Amino acid sequence: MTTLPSLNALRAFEATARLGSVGEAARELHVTHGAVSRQLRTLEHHFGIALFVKAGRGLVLTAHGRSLYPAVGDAFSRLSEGCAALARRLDEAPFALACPGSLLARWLIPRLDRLNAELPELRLRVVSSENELDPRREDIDATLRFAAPPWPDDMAVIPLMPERIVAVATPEIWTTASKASARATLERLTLLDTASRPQAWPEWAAAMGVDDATLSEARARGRSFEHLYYLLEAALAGLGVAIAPQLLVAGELRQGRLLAPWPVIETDASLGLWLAPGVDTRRGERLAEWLRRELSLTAMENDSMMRRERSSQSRLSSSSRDAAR
Amino acid sequence: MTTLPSLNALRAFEATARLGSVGEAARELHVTHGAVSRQLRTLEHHFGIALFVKAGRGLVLTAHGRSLYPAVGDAFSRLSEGCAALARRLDEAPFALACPGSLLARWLIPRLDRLNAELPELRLRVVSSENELDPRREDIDATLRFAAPPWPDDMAVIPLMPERIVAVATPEIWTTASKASARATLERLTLLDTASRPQAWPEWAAAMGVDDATLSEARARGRSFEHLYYLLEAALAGLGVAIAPQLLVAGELRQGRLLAPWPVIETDASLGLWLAPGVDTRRGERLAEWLRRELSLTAMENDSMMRRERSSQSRLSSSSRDAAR
DNA sequence: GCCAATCGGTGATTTTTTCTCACATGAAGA
DNA sequence: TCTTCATGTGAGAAAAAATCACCGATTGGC
Repeated sequence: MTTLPSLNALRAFEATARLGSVGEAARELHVTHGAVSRQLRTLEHHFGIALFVKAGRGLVLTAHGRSLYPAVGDAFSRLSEGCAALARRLDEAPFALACPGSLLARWLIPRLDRLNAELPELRLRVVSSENELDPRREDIDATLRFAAPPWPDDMAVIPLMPERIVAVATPEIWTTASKASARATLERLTLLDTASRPQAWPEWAAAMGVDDATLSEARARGRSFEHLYYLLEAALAGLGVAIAPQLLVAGELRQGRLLAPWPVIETDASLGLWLAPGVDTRRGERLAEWLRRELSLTAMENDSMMRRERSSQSRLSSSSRDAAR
Repeated sequence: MTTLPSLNALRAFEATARLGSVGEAARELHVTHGAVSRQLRTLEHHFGIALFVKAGRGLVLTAHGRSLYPAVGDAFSRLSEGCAALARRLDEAPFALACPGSLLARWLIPRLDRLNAELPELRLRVVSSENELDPRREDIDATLRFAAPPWPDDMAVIPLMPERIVAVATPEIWTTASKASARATLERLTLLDTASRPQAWPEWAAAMGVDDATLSEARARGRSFEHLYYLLEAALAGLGVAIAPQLLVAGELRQGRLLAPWPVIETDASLGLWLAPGVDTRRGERLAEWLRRELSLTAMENDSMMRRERSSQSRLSSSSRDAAR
């Protein structure tokens, strides 16, 4: 089998033959006419013959050039057609995003219309999942999940924001509880969490400077729930203090059904977008970019809300102190 | 229209997909496996997806890779088929060589069988021509001709050897002529040449140190002939001294029908192979190489023959001097 | 008929791409 | 387990391609 000439030279030949001009071909290929001219020279040298001859200002194909063109033109049109078809398929395929149910319901669903409006070409399809769902599943392009590093290196993980957790309970609990210190609070209250994040309270305690013994004792009196949904119901029912991602309790805090007297704690986990291996990176990155923007908007809202919350709460507690006095 | 990925990356993809292995593809493309691996990476990055996934020791196409392969494989097979077909046509086409009649008859024809045997793939077809024939004619691939620079630059001229001219005449003329000096000879003899090379005698005279006046006077007494054939007939008939390319009178000198007492003169012309524009350069070069080799063989034969000639001639002249004494 | 504009070719140089080498990693088979 | 086989990758070398600036040729407008 005879060795193929330089593919770029063939492309220059194809474009020049099709457009009838070196300059036009150069424009199409986004190079200077000199570059195309050189490529043609290379190709002519490869075959040892002339493919074009000068004709006035322009060029015309020689007999040999004419005999070469059909195959080359055809080959390149197939090539570009095949590549374009793949690109189209990639673009038109729906993008399947798996998302934990609680995050879906409390944060993503309210923003889905906007997301679809702003990234229509993504054709987003959202699938509810729990954290245990395998992010490598064939039919899932990406998974939104909270997790601490290290992340598996066969998946591209795009970190979106650090996980922020917050301790929440009904206003009634806080008024009956001493708020002198976190440690004192722990000693009196019932701690609630979700089974999927047993590290939440320990991380909170570590950040707040509460010793392990106090924590263990408090948790022994507490309860774990299967899902965030049950956890929140328990907290709303006044059963104790729940630890949960800020993002997922922001609604209750805003409505005043729950209060958060202590600062939000950053854990070493991150909310990340986990792209399945072999998935279109760019679409994932577009989605990640949107999510990050939206999350930072949410964070700003939450921050200002928490500030209001805390100031009104301090007014409340000072007035209750006044009343007690 | 979406921009085409790197063509070399597509070729690497095609070869890897077809052969099922990066290593095999690298071998086929005459590069290292690292190079192929990088090209694949480039292509995957272009589309933003994985085209292959690791499977045990090797690779297998992903669904997207499988969907891309047919078009790309097809395009490359068309490309290589088209190029191979052109190469085949170039190789199988007969090569038309135009050659002046005298050179053809006296030098090339005796060597044609050998030439065809040694370069069978050339499929040589020899056409008789005179120097006036247009070497740019469509049906002529190359022309063999004597000419002095400058050569036209739209044709590739491959010089084969400098033109060597020699003054020849019958032995009888030389014995009756004074050989004391070239000048003295010119004053007594009739100078013969061909109409196509009026510069031959002046160049000879210049090389031999003969003054223009003597030359002009001698040529006024001489004659020009249309073709070398007539010129030689005239010389053989003892009409005078002919000036001709050494190559074309070698036969007569060898047979002793003509003698050349003076050295062979190199002119500034060359015997060259003139390739028509747009003609397969490599075939022309193969032919030129063969011609050069053959010409240098001929030149060696002629040299040794001329040496024998001159030594026998000097013996003759010394014996004639003896006789005259 | 001349001038300006257009078009392609080319030498020298820079920029970009590609390749290689050497080593790393992971799977398979003895 | 150890060896072999196959691919991935970082750094640097090598090769290819592109650019820039200029040239000569051609042509069409004035």
